[in-house]
Amino acid sequence: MRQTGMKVRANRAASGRVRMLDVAREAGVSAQTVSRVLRLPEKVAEATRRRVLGAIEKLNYVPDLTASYLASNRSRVVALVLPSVSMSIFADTVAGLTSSLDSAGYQLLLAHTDYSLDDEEAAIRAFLGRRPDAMVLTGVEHSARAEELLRLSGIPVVQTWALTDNPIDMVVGCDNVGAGFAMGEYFIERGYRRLAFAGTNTELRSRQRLEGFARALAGKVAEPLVVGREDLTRQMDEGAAAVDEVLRRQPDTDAVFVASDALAAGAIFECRRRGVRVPDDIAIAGFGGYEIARHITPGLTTAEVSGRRIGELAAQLIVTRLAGKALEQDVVDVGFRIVQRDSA
Amino acid sequence: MRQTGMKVRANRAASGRVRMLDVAREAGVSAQTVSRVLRLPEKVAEATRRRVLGAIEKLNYVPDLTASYLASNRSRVVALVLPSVSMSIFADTVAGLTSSLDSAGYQLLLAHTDYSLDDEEAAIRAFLGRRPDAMVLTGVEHSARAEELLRLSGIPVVQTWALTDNPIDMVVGCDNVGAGFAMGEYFIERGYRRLAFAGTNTELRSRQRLEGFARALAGKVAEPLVVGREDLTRQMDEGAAAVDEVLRRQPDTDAVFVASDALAAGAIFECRRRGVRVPDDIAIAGFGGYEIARHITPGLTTAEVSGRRIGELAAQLIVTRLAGKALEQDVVDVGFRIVQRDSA
DNA sequence: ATGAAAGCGCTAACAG
DNA sequence: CTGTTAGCGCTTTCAT
Repeated sequence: MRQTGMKVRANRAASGRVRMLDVAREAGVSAQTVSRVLRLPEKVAEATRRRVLGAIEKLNYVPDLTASYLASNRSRVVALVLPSVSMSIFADTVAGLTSSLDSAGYQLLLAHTDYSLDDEEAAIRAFLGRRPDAMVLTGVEHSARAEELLRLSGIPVVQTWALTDNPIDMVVGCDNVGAGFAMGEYFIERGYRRLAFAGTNTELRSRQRLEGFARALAGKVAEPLVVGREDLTRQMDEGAAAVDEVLRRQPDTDAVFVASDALAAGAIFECRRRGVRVPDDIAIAGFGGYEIARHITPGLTTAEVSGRRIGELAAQLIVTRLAGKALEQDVVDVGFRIVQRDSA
Repeated sequence: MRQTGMKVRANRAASGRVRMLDVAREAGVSAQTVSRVLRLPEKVAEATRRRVLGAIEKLNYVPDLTASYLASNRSRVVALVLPSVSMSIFADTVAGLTSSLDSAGYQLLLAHTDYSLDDEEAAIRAFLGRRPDAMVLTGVEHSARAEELLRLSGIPVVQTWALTDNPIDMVVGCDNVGAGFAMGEYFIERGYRRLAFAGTNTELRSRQRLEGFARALAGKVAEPLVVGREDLTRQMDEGAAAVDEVLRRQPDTDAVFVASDALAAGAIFECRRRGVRVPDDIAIAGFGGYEIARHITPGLTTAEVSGRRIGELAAQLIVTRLAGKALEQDVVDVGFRIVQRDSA
């Protein structure tokens, strides 16, 4: 029996995988000392440490963090669930998270859901199986099951890009209803009267922007025409299709609030293609503050939100919480800003 | 001693973490049977299986895949290293990878490097610590150390978006030199004589496109002016800055090949802003086939590459290899296509 | 400052 | 079809 065990070991070693014990033998110390060199180097004598580091280098040892987690119950991993990897706005959030988390020694793992709550639940479940120390989600809408799993997991959870009174744990985001409302007021102040909203049916954040938008118009002008899109893989195509639908169903529309800058850019491009002038024939405003909003002609009026700041704050909450410290607040509103350009 | 062990166990269970053994007890079976229900359900009697699944559901059990890996030596994880999460062209690759990998039961983990080889090495090292079953890299340029670690790890590695004669393991990509050459010929055929190239200094793929481009011009027209950018976080800003530099240093330039569509879009926007007509005053062509190439005015002439296909093929190579089957070829060229639009 | 023993949650191998 | 045993590579705890 022992014998068999030994043989398996020998085979493994021969197959190329270097274990902590191999490093220990090379350095003439115990595995324990190697472990200490890796985690608490100051607790090891200078000379020993140097020998161990030399052995690590020589053998190209890569510690198995999976085993490390199992023994220590800390994975040093933060999991991030994103709707899509292609949206530049989320890229800022990722950058903010990464820079703050890196310095604290955490690794960021990403999954994407293609804007499907079912896919999100699957991603969350898969992630929980990897035992991350914390999880960051996009939005505040999740399957009941996903929320339950998250709560039971006991790890810190940060929901982002929206706000809610009933967070799973912590929230860093902006007031989407408020942003929609502000954009509605903005249009009305400027005399637009025949309005439309173009967004996605599947995203709560988009629907919240509509809610605020409609509320701002209520009692002042007619209800906005609402055009909803499902597929978000080709954002500009969808934006073009949305403005097409608006123009067809309500030809006298004088302004459209589009729920994301990428869609809005697609809408502006489509208008140019068909000779519809922006903002003279139709005004267009977006949401997000993507790079393209500054570059496109006409410049895109938009409700700007700092994705970077969301990422940084989320990281900060997580690091604080994992350090066992108390939080000043569980819900952080990063705000938004209506940036006026030529499109509306 | 035993006593202590038991106490720890009890505490853990009380603290909320559900283990396989808890499920087993709830269902009145052994842990092994629970494990089988999870991995080989057809090997378990219908009634037993149902009881076990019921217990899993009831206790909200989430299997610890970390421990599973440790015991089975298979993590069911494929790691993907991307330069940036915001580039829509990589999004297609991710989508292609995900759809093929999901169905084979693999989970995709992502890291990003911000176009830094050092960051890439760090990401690879961190990933290897999580013991993925395979790894997908972007490009064929890596630190010597990173390549060595990858080779020693023994896992399947796919390099993407470029080709090389000396792959770490497998490659799925396109001929960047060839694409640059084709674009050079395209410009020359159309009578452009004063050319420029705008790309990134840090990306080998960009430099390869330049290499082919310059080769196509050699002996026919003057050498192209080369403008290099370093920072890639704000692609459109960089594209605008690049065209600005071209116009300043070589005012009579009649055509620019820009190494990526996002940069090229930024260049076109900048031209519009300053009243430079595209293509009349200056022609612009890009690389990639991003969504914006079809939408922007004028439409962007570009060397189109199917990012989706790269992802799908990479997944296919990995799945085949992990199934222990032999590969028909280790190097796959997905090709490119010059798509003519109005910008050049 | 260093080492030895025990165990983290799971699966492989074998037995029945 | 189901259970038992041993061990994956690491860290914790305790001892020296």
